[in-house]
Amino acid sequence: MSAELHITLAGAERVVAAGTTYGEALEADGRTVVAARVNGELRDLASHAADGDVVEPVEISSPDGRAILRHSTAHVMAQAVQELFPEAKLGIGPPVDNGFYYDFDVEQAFHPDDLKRVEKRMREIVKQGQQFSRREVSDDEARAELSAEPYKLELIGLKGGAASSDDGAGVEVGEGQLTIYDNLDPKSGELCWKDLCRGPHLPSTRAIPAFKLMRSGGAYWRGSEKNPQLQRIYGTAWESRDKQDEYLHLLEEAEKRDHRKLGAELDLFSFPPELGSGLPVFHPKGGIIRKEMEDYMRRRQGESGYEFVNTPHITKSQLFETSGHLPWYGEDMFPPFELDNTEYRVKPMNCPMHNLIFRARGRSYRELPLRLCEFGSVYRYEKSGVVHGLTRVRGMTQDDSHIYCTKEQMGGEIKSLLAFVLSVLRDFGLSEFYLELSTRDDSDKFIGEQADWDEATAALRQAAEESGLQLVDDPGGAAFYGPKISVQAKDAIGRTWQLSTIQLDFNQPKRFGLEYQAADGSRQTPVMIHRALFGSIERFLGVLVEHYAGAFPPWLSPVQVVGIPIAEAHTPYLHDVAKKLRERGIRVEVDTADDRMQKKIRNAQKAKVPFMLLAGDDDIANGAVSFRYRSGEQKNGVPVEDAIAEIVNAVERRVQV
RNA sequence: GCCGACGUAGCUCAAUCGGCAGAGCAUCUGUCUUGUAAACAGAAGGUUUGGGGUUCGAUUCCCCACGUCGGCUCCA
Repeated sequence: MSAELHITLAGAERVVAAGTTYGEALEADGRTVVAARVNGELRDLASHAADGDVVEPVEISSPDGRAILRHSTAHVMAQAVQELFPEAKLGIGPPVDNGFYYDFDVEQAFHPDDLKRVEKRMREIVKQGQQFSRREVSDDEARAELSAEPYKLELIGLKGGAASSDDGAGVEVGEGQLTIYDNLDPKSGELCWKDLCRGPHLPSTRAIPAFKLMRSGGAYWRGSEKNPQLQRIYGTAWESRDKQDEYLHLLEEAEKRDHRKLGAELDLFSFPPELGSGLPVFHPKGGIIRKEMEDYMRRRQGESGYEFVNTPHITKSQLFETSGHLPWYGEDMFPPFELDNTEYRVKPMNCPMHNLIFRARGRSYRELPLRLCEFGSVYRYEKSGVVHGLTRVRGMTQDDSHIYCTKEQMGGEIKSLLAFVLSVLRDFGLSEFYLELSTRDDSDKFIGEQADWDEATAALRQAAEESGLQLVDDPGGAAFYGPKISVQAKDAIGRTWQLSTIQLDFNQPKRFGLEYQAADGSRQTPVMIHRALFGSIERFLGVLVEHYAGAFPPWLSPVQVVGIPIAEAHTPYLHDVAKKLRERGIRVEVDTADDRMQKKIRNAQKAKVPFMLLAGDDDIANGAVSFRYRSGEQKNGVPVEDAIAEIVNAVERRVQV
């Protein structure tokens, strides 16, 4: 070994003595710079540099730095858990978005109080400043050292083979050399704990600036329900207390926007237990929002060449045999029932019925593209553990459309469909999108000709690329019968929701024997495109509630205007103003309750009504009203006609106020 | 479906060790009404989610069902 090493540091050539660590070379403090990126690979600061290394610092606040921080915090948690619950066997503990988790096999699931104890012990470990020390081991050494950890032994057996980043196992064992990280007491050097791990890690537990345990729950070993269930603890960790508080604040903000909570508070919908899980009812105020959404959609679809159809809620089961859904999704459908010696089903989707409409008579190429649409009620037997507010229900209304076109029309049709859905979503106040292209992989769940898939995937990709939006690939994410584009929208606090999907289907046209007569007299099979705009109206309504935190733009607000008299004597005047507003199609109420004016303002404010119109002696004398907006701002003495114009204008332009 | 926590008035939440089930808001009734987030008083409201068990006695302990919440798996 030569006494000098030539390395590249931050783009500049440097000569350092042999035995220099990356930490020394980078002059890292171990707090802000917590690791090194060496020739593209992340390494511990304590690792020794080699000749020719290209070394860059990894800051704790960078994405890689945060991942290292979180992974190290996961180790601290696992150590604390094993100290408090010595029988706990280790699963895996990778960093994830905004935090980390670690899975444990324990007799008894963790109780929320247990988490407090674990967190307390973790703080002690962090304070103690244990050092993370890397050590290479052979497979056999690792097996010997970890003989009490059956799951780790399983991972060693999987090393480099089946271990994939999908189930997080890659964090523990990499491709080549196995490594164990020892946690050492900084004073005595005594071994406190150790774990099989690829690393890298922070230099010391003291470099963990902020963390918090969040929740626990069951999780299948290596992500398969066929495997035993372990207990997972989730935590979060950040480069500073401020960043952590910011994150926790975001979670609080999300909680305030929870559509289940706001739906009850604003009297929009409920889930009566008498009906059963996942079956919502819409109250009058929620009904108005739905109606506005549906009216708007009917208009837009009418303008865009869609034709409205209606189909029943139940059908002979045979229809879903024909469509091919039964073998794939039969378990997710409500069970069959028998009528007149025939088995019937409640429909989980509308497309087979639309196919029957297409097939009801001979079709000409001149009719294509044929765009059928319907607000179709469908019922799916969602498993009990997944039902969730309006976003995962058992009964819902799809704003569903099926487009039948020729192969030649497919590209143009997809492109215009994408433009259509984006334009609609923008009208609902969503403005940030990205697209996801879900394609087949080599799994055997996909059916159909590879050539069809290729052609359709290319058409989808082209339309997606032409939209100019960011496109994320999702290999293997397609439905069994065809690829799809889904539109992901960001809401007001940056969360993304999967909304519209545009999906190609080569399966059903064949299974239903759909055909049209081409110009040359030949019979051809049409291409079928599924298009759901909102996913479901229920779900989209839920998304809108969260996006707007219940404060809908005026056009969607259940009550657009509340008239508030300063005193009882001013009520008739406001009734008169309300009548004029009603004539312009505005949803207006006058609060004639026995409350004080201040209380009425409070009530309207809590109901998130966009416009409050107050009237007292001064206003009446001037033929005016006074606005109070949701912001608390006011505008006094506005002539009634101007006030009406302002409100009508805001509704018509679909703006937020 | 699986793992766990939880379920008290319409809502938010109390009720000591197993010993008379309570408050605020909302509701109803009455009194009172003048300028931008809560007038005052009274009344009513409960098979403590449902069923079973233990006990002299169950909101409280045990079992089952239903529902909600969190997590996993799934999501045409």
